[in-house]
Order: sequence, then C-alpha cells, then structure tokens
Amino acid sequence: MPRPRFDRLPAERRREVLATAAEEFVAHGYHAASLNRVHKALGLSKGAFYYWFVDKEDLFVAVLDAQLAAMACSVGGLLTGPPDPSPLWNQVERCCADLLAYVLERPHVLALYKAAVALPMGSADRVGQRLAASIAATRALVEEGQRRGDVRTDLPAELLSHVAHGVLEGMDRFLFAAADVGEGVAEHTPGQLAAVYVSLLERVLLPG
Amino acid sequence: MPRPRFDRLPAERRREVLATAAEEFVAHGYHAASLNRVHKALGLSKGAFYYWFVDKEDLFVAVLDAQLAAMACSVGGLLTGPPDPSPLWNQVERCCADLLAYVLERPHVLALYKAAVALPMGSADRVGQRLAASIAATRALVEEGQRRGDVRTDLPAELLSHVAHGVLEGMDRFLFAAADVGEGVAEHTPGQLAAVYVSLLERVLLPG
DNA sequence: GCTGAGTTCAGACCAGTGGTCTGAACCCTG
DNA sequence: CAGGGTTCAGACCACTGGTCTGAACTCAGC
Repeated sequence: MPRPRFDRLPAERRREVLATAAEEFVAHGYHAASLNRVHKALGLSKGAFYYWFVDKEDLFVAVLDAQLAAMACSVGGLLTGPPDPSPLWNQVERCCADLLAYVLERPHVLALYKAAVALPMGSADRVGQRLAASIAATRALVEEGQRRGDVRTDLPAELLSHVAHGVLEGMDRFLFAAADVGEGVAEHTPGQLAAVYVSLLERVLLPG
Repeated sequence: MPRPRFDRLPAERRREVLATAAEEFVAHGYHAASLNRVHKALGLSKGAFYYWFVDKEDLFVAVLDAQLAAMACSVGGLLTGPPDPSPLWNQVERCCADLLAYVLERPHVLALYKAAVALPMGSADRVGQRLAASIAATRALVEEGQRRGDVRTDLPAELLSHVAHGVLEGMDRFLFAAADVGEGVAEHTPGQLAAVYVSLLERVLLPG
C-alpha cells in the first residue's frame, strides 16, 4: 500500500482528508459517495486529489486502512501476539468482546464495513484484501484449533473458516437489524454478546 | 411489482429484453452494468426504456424476478406446499439438493445473486425484498423447527435465522472459491453437498 | 373517412460522475 | 539565477442514469 505522495502531506491535512472522505463513504456508501463533494468540502482540486490517490478505490482503501489501524491499536488481535497457551475459546471470546465493545460505540466503523462488503468482489486486490484479512483471521483460528484438537478435522479448514465467518456475519446482521428497529442491543454487554458468538462458533467448529 | 407497460409487450420481446439485460448484469454486476449498452444491444431508445421501467433498479428487479420465477418452477420451495409431516431435516436436505443441482449448472444465476447482494441495502424496498425472501425462508424453517421441537428455543428465532443464513452463505462462498480455483466441486453430487449443508445447519440449530 | 384524445417511443438534452491532461507556480539544487 | 522536479488548479473528456419534447401511431366516436 504505497501512497508516497499523500503520505508526504502534513499529518493534520492527511487526517482531515481521510476524515472527510470517511464521512462521505459512511453517509452514502461506496458507489453513491461523490469524490466531487469530497473535493469541494476540502477545498481541494481534482489535480491535487489525483496526484495523491490513483483512483476512488485507492481513497477508500486509505480510509479503511486508517480505521483498521486505529482499531488494531485499541483492540489487539487474535493469535497475533506471542503464543498464548490459554484455552483457545477463551481467547476468542475475549477478542470478540473487545471488538464488539469497540465497534458498538463507533457506528461509523460499521457503516464503512458495510460499504466495503458492498463492493464488487472483483476488486479482490485492494478492498478485497482487507476483507480477506478478516476471513484469514477466522482461518488462522480454525487451523490453530485443528492443531490443538479444539476444532473438528472431518471437514476442510477452508470450508470451516468460510462457514465460521458466515456465522459471525449472521450474528452481526442480527445485531444490525436489532439496532435498526431500535431494540436495545445496549441492554446486553459486549461480554454477553461475545459469549453467544463463541457458543455458536463452537457449535460448528467443535469436533464430534 | 406492477410494470403494466412492459408487461403489455409481446412475450417474445419481453423475453429478449430481460435476457439481454440479464447478460449485462451477469457480465458486469449491478453498478458497472450500463443501460446504454443494453439499449444499444436491443436497438432500443431511452424513451422506450423509461416508458417501460422506472429506473435501473426496476429493470434489475424485473430480471431477478424472471430468474426466480424460472427457478421456482423447477425447484419447488420449502414449507410452501401442503403441510409435510416427514422429518424436517429431510425436507431441508431435499430442497438444498434441488437448489444446488439447479444452480450449479446455471452459473449466471449465481452471478445475478452476487450482483443482488452487492447492492446497497438501502434499496430494501425492491431488491432487498427479494433477498429478504431467502432469509424469510430460513426464518420460516427455524420457526417451524421450533414448533416441532427440532430447533433450539434458547435463542430468539430472529438470531437463529440470521446465523443459519450466514452458515448457508459461508458454504456458498466456499463453493464459489473452490469453483474459482477450478477445484472440482463437480466431483461431489448436489446430494453430498446438501448433506454437508444440513449437517452444519443442524449443528447451530439443534437443541441441547 | 375524419377527428382528437391517448399511447408509444425516438433521441436531444441535462446534471453529475470518475478520471486525464496541460501548464502555471513553487521549491530546491548546482 | 538557471533549470529540473514537485505540486496542484481547473479545463476537459467520455460516459452515466434520467428527463422531456414532440412525432408517429392507434383507436373511439361521429
């Protein structure tokens, strides 16, 4: 993800650009987001913009990466640190709870995520890469689990990771839907929700 | 879904229009599909087009409905006919197998489905409605299962249907991915695949 | 057969889009 | 101060989905 020209800008300006662009993507989704509006809001010429970014998707990826970086700072990944011998499902539950806590109070992150998944999957190289990261994480979990004997091995890891990812997405969508209807998800703590996530994951992944 | 003017056209012309439009959507996805290309391919003026359809989404929905109708003709739904006392999971497996058989040899149906899910969810009124149908079917299954005692009741039906839907989507994506890599999904019969679908569904849905 | 209202649709036109390109202003090194 | 590289303003382009005018046609009612 080399973006040398943009990166050379003063940090404050960079932050401003990414924040404005993020607002636009959050408000309208990827396709309906208008670069012209972003330019106008920033008092920015097309020349400058296309000097910094190669195209619309490039900007979107930059926005996405900034958000992911911010999230990674405060959440801490799964299986990314030093080897952790504690029970795998406990680690998963902790990670889920953290992520939920982070994301539930940052609706714009969810909106960006929605915008990302709505992209044609052909853009597998840039946006797809970022989404692939989340499925890759699931896959890493599945493989580590298979190694430890915590995850069934009668189905291929590839299949299991897709399905596990589907389970998580299903939970997500349930939460979205509940939030849209105004039904208080807030009554449940991230910890409680995480427990449900994990129990469902276990159902599909546990051996036997 | 009233489309009185278009419906008044001779059936052959209608078929031709929908087929050409379907090709375009299949080839490029929703957003990248160009109405102008469709017009040109059909020797059709904008005037005529906008006389028949209210906008791009309207055309897409018409294409989608035509495909769904064709599919419904040859597949036959779940829980839609007269009450069937045979074991629920057997019914599900039969339905899955039929759908898989139908869809695996009609890649364009898959492409259309992908195009549909890639739409901004705000279009909940038209395209979203069609997608909602599939989740509604899952939900009907969950509720019927809860009534019969075949599905757990410790979690709300709403949540379970979203998660079940996620499981199915996960399987779908696994099949897509496998097909993209060229790995023969074809080595497995729809029946075998359906058995895996159902076994995973059972994992998340069975009581206890 | 004529008339006039309603239907059908050709295509000019519009605002807006993402993206390209020219060239002016600036900076920095020799 | 000369000249090459960097930065970026904004005219311009092809193309998009969508609107609108008005010509051609259909078809009652007379």
